[in-house]
This record gives sequence, C-alpha cells and structure tokens, in this order.
Amino acid sequence: MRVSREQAAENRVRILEVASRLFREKGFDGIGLVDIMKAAGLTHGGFYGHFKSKLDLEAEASRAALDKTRLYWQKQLDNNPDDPFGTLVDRYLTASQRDNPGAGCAFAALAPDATRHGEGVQSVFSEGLEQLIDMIAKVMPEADEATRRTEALSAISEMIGAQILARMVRDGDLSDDILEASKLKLRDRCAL
Amino acid sequence: MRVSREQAAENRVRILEVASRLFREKGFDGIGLVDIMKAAGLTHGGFYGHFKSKLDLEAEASRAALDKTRLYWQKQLDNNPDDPFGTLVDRYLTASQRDNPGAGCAFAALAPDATRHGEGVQSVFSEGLEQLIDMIAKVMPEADEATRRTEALSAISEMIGAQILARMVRDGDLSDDILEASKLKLRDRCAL
DNA sequence: ATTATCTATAGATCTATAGATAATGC
DNA sequence: ATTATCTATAGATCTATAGATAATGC
Repeated sequence: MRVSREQAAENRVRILEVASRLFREKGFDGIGLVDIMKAAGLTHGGFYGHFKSKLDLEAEASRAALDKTRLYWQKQLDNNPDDPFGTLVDRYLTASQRDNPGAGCAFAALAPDATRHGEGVQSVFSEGLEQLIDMIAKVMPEADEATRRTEALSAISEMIGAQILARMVRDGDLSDDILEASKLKLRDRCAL
Repeated sequence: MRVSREQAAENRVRILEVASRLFREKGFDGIGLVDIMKAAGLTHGGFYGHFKSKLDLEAEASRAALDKTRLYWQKQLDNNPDDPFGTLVDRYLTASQRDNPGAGCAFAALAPDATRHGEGVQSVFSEGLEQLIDMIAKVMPEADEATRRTEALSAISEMIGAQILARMVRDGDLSDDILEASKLKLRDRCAL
C-alpha cells in the first residue's frame, strides 16, 4: 500500500485542499478526521504521517485557504486598476460567495471558530487578516496612508459581517438585502 | 432529590442562562451537556426533563441571549434620544464587549455556528436579526424609511463584523484599531 | 401518586496510537 | 531497509435513555 514520495506529497496537498473546504463548510468541529481522510481518498490511520494533530491541520488548512483566496483577490485588484476597491466590493458581496462557503472567504466561514481553537490557528488568521488589510489599504482612494488603513479596516469588517449575516438568515430576500445594503454603502466610498 | 415545581422552573431558567453564556464563550460544539448541567448545579441526567435535545437547548438559549441583549440595547436607545445611533455605536464597539463574549452579542459569538446547527437554531437567529434591524432602522437619522433600513443593515453588518475580527486577532493594538476604525466611520453617519 | 432529579450506562463518535503491510528507493 | 498507508483498537467524550430515588402536591 505504500506510495512514492511524490505521490505522498500530492496526498498531503489533497488532504489540505479537502480539509480547507470541509472546515469552511462545516466548521472545525463539524467534520472529523475520518471523514476528511475519506474525502481525500485515504484511511484515517495515515493522517498522522502528514500532520501532528487535528489542530495542526486546522491551522495549515486555514493558511492554505487564506493564501489562495488572498491571491485571487489580489488578481482582481490588479486586473481592475481603474476601480479596484469597487471591483472587490461588487465581487465579494455576491450570492455566489454567500452560497459557496467551502471555496470562499475563511474569515466569514471560520473567524469565531478560529478564536476558540488555540494560538496556532488564531495566529494564522491574524496574519492572514494583516496581509488582507495591507492589500486593501493600498487600493483605497484616500491620499493619507493612515486614513486608507482606517477605511480598509472598516470596509473589511462590513464585508465579512455582511456575508456572515447573509449566510445566517433563512429569508432569502433579507439575505439579498444585507448584501445589497453593504454593496451600496461601500460603493459610495469609491466616488471620492 | 425531587424539587418543587417552582424550583424546577427556576432550574430551567438557570440552565438557559448558563448555556447561553457557555455557548457564546465556547461555541455550540465547544461545550457539552454534562458541563452545562454541572455549571447549573445539576447532573446531566435531568437535562431531558427540561429540553428535548441539545439542539433544542441551543435554540432556546440563543433566543434568551438575543432577547436579553436586544432589550439592553433598546434601553440604551431610549435613554439617549438625542443621539441614539451614536450611543449604540460607541457602546457596542468597545473592548469590554469584545472581551466578554459570554454576556454579549450572540450574533458576533455564534452566527456561523448558527448557520450550521439546523433550521430551529437558524430561525431563532433570523428572527432575532429582523427585530434588531427594525429597532435600529427606527433610530437612523435619514428621512426615507427604505434608506433607514439600508443604513441599519449596513451598520449592523459592520459592527458585528468588527467585533468578530477584533476577537479573532491576536495583536491587541490591531484589535483596538479594528473597533476604532468602525466607530469612526459609523459615527460619521450621525452628522447628517 | 406524581414527578424532578440522580445514578448508571448504552451506543455512537472522535482523536490518537500501535503494529502490520507492501511498494519504493537506496 | 525504509516508509507511506492501512487495519485495528485504545481511550476519551458526547448525546441520549432507562430505571431508581425521594420529595412534592393532590
């Protein structure tokens, strides 16, 4: 049943991909190692050859998710130099983001979970947020750097909060309204 | 070991209070029935005399938490008729709210958890949010009712998002900055 | 007699580990 | 010979239930 070194490295990546999706969909406590490994096409016994513990996987899978989505958003900003922040707002506050938590923003899916899952996990989210702040502060329209950072912080809080609440609500119309309201308010900031 | 009908009713209330605090602190999956009952001064076997299931307790404890905090905020609005929304912003976006999740906003503590814990729990949070929206929309300064609702939705998303991120971050200065940034931006809306 | 609570436990699930297996890579 | 994975299981924990217990309230 052994596998090449190369195949083993691919297996590790697949565990990370599968775990980062399942954690975002079901929460850290909503999915077990057995099912994660099964989803990766492996048995659970092999898990500890790749990771030290479940908490370790939570941290690594979260880092993978945050890195991947940050790269995606960086590309969106780069490809829309005329209105980078407006593009971000329009594409983040969508029903498709809301309805695909497994592939989307790990902050919206897991921030409160991360707060309760130890220093390692929390550090990953903290560093991920700092990088996100820098990335967005750079494209804010204001001249003053400190103001751009304040604007970025406020906008990030609103966008993530809106997705969290839009997902939570059972009424689809209200859910859409939540996204639309923040889109409207945040779009205003581009017209400076 | 039996207890009077009156005492039993008090026990039920105490279970709800204890559970609503522990759920907000540790998440629905972060605390078990045995420890909840122990914290209420009872043994776990008695639980099912009061609630149908853990999910049932999650819904009822969340309703209790949301009702209690909404009453608190309604009182803050009523007591500050000159600047109700500014008062709300100033008092919600505080370090003391951030550092006491067990007594604070259930949305900030449990919204993503609620999304994953079945229709009953989700309905409680949905209805709680609708009531909160109505409460805040009423005190927004804008003349037009639809605009007041949009403003309320956007402000709620930002305030809850800010508390979630402020709790998640390990760097205390950044955590304070997150709250301050949103306080600054939201306070601007009073000056209409 | 009724019933709120307690004791004890069933049954399921979860993380983690130990030892076996078999293919890789020296 | 090494090692990635698998099989099997230990040990802990969690929800839920069954039956015993003892005080209430008719």
